[in-house]
Amino acid sequence: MDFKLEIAKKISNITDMEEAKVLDLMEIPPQPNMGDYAFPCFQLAKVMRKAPNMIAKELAEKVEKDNIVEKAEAAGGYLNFFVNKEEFIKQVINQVIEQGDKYGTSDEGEGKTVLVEFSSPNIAKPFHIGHLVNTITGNAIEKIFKHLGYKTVKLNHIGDYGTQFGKLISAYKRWGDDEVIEKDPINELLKIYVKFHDEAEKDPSLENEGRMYFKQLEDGEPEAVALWEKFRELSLKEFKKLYKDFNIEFDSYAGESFYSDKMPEVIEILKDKNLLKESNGAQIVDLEQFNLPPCMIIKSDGATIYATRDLAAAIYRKRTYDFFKSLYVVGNTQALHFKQFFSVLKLAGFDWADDCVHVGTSLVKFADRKLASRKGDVIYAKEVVDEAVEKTLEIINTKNPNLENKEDVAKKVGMGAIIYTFLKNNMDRDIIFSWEDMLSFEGESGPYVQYSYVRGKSILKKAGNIDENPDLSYLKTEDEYNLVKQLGFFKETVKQAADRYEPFVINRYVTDLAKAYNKFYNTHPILTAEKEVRDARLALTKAVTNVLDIGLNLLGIQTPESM
RNA sequence: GCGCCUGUAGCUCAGUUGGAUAGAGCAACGGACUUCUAAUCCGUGUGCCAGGGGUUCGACUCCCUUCAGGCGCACCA
Repeated sequence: MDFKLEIAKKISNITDMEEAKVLDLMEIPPQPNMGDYAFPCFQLAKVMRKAPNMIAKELAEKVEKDNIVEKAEAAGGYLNFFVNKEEFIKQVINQVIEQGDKYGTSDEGEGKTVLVEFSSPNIAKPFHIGHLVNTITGNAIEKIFKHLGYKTVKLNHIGDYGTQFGKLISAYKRWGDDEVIEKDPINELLKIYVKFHDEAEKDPSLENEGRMYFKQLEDGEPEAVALWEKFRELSLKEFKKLYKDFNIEFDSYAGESFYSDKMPEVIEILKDKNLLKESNGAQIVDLEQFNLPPCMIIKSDGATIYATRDLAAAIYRKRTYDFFKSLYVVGNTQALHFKQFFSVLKLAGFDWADDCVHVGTSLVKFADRKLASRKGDVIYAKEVVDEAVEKTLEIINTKNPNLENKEDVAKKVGMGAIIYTFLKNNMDRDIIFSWEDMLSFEGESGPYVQYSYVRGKSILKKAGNIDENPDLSYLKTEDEYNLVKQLGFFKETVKQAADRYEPFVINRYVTDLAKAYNKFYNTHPILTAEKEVRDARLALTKAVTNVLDIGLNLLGIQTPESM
């Protein structure tokens, strides 16, 4: 039973306002002593032609009292509701425990598919911190939608196409050393690629050679294709190591090259609709009616460009998956490109263009460029992971040296710290990278929430068998009630995170829940309390650890059993 | 020049989509471990919500404008 909904019904019954509208207006009072739910009467004032505080008073009298609403009280223009706490506590905890890891799920996504494109690194280029932020964000968004019942598909749109690969083939044929490449593929490939650029400055004919190999690649020359496949495989192997660390698996690695043969159709469609226009030798789609710069489709040299590939990919995906929504988790800096490309889809008559959403992720910046990296001037994902895990191991060795599976725990906690930091704030804001923030394991942090979970788990373990049907009326303190209230918010939190495409909403929620539990934990004994109280508190603890576990997992943060 | 984003406590950021006295963490200081894991908890302060107009019962929130910072503006992705 949903208390908020029940109260909305009651209000709707005694006013002319629809239930949905009431629900929308309802809020939580700023102070707990003011009540559990509040209904502002200001909007009714216009219709009823009465002062809001008068209306609140009248409604307070009329509201039906029962085992849900204990008291309704007017406070200025607000009508405040006090629910039957005992009943509320019972409902919430039982629901959490019964539903287990399904708690907070919904059927809103039933039968609907949501595509999530994220990560999308480039072949033979290092995976840097920007990719990491993007990967972590996309992963969380996918999990959130999945929890709401959507079928989700994780797409890794690998950057594996373009003249750069012709250059790489050329570089490889000149300076490639398989033995060295096997050891550290991405860095070595990057090295020879950079060398190619340096040499090309001295000898411009190299550029032609690069273009030639790309042409061979496009024409399907076996040798060029074989090399390209080799680079792709080596790179993917590296990327997958990192994905494994973060427990991420993609459903598709179809990259740019996959769509290379699907572009002629796009061009046909645009031609048919009379959308292509010649401009300075290039073919563009004019977007003036959207107040946007034109979108380039074919370059003046006849080659296609990324917008063309994105169009081909979108059409292919609609056909293949018949998506309800197609999310592009890509950096904020590319906002314009997505506006343009979605607009072209719309002009081409694809009404599902509105179901395509660019979820713009934060730009990572450095307060002091020199301190950006411990080694160089960019930060690689691996570097961040290694630092975080190492720092965690140090802490474990001082705080809990006898811990089992130290390495495993250090990994979960270190990664947790990274994920938490990247999903801490809304994505319109840039992330100012600092090692201090990243490696701070106190206060609002991943380890803080994991620690709260571990403490709860530890108690449950010590308790052994717990009463399946405890008398929850023994949960009488304010700390306990606040904790239960927090548990009750979970469902709308997940919904909100999905509606806003913002994982940080979940992040704040688990933090608040952990805070409430820590407060409770520090002031009230559990195992040593008298039997009835102990049983009730164990049930509460079980519910809290369950929701912390779900919430953290939605973010991609794993939960150790001890730390 | 145009477009988008940001501006809230010393720092990093929330602020339930227009509601009640604007909140957290960090940093500083003080307190709580022979007691369920102190990676914890409790206590002590701070605000021209960038500035100026407007909209209305009511604005950190919406509109206009100024200032400051960031990102982006076709042959890279």
